[in-house]
Amino acid sequence: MARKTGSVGAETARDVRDAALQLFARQGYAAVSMRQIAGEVGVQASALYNHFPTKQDLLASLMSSHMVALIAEWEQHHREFANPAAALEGFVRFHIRYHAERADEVFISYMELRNLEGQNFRAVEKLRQDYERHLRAILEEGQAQGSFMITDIPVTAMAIIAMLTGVTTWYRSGGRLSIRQVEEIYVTMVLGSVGMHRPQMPSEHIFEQTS
Amino acid sequence: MARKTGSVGAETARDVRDAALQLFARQGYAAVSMRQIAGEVGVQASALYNHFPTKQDLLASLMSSHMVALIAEWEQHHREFANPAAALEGFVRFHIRYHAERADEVFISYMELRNLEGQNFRAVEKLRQDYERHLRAILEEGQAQGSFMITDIPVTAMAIIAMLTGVTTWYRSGGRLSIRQVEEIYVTMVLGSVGMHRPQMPSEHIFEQTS
DNA sequence: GTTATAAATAAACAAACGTTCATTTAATTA
DNA sequence: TAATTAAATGAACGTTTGTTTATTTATAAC
Repeated sequence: MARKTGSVGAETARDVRDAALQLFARQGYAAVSMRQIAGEVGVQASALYNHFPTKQDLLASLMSSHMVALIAEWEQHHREFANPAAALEGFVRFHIRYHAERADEVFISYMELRNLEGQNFRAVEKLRQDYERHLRAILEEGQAQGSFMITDIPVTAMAIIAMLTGVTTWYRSGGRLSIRQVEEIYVTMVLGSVGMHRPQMPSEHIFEQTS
Repeated sequence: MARKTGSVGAETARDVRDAALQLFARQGYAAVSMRQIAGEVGVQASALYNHFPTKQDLLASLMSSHMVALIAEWEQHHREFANPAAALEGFVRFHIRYHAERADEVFISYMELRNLEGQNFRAVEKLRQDYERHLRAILEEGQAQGSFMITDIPVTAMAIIAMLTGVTTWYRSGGRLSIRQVEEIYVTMVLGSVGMHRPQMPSEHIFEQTS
């Protein structure tokens, strides 16, 4: 056997990325073999090298294209907000929703940074900082306007992102809470953590919302 | 060559644990070989099997003894507090300080859960839930007394722990902030996130404290 | 319709993996 | 001091690893 009928390079490449994404997320980069990925795609391991030069490049490609997409998506949203509190609320909702929809990408970008070598590491690390900078900008503006009370902006930004990203470790769609309810909980907590108190809804109200 | 002069089993076992801890934390369980651990200890790979039956057991031992120690340490502290707000503040300070002192253990217990098999996984997972339950108890009491305003206690507990544990990813002793300053920032944020506002110190005050 | 290119296979590579085994030597016990 | 046990070595085990190479076949281009 050789080339399969109906095989298109771009499609196989996509299948490889999808399979690698799932496997890396579930087992970790180092624990997944090229043969395992190939098996998932329905192809021999050597065929992967028509699409990605090395396993390392495959990981780097997954991580950086996730970060690029995340940032691009936020940059589309982030001009809509009237004031820093609304912007922070928007950021929280965006982050939670986006991350819940792409749990695998997020998990990998969080866990596998240390498996990136040299140049690949620096590129992805820079993207992470770019994303964090967007949150810092909101915090700075709210602080300057007097609506937030923040002790240390860089630390606060990291703390908020850690808190929000943690959602991916336990949230499962179809579970006890809808994404909407989760957003609501975190918006209240995050605004409170920067010293802004919104009128708290009674919990029955929240729990009756549709997702 | 064979047995080395002056070699004591308990000491080698400790060295193996220490070396494995560092390596697992830096590179991840799956990416570390038994030969690498042995090399760090100054011994052949086969000698490791005098102390741990398998690589998997070595990981499980590291993780569960960390969790046991963490819980035991908290249980020593947790009766001292006059009210839920003080208890929550105490929890935040304890968690940050303990985790900053044992960044490697914490990192492993967070990242390598998925590499634990069957029984080992269940045992460590139970310990994690035990720890979380301690925080939930504080939140429940504060909620019952009316001093906290929490929408969902289980989610809030997970959010707080994610936020606090995130400190290990960036805190380095000797950096811009002392542990004391970090504690202060997080206490303010966490209390705010459960609807309690403490009088905010001006930041110069905080930053003059000695570590 | 022929030629060039793209996408796959199958086999092989050396290296590294976790683990076992027989053996040797140091420390401990009788 | 002799016998036993504990702690190490070094070689070997069968697998598995990421990757390369030569080859085959389908698709695309001229």
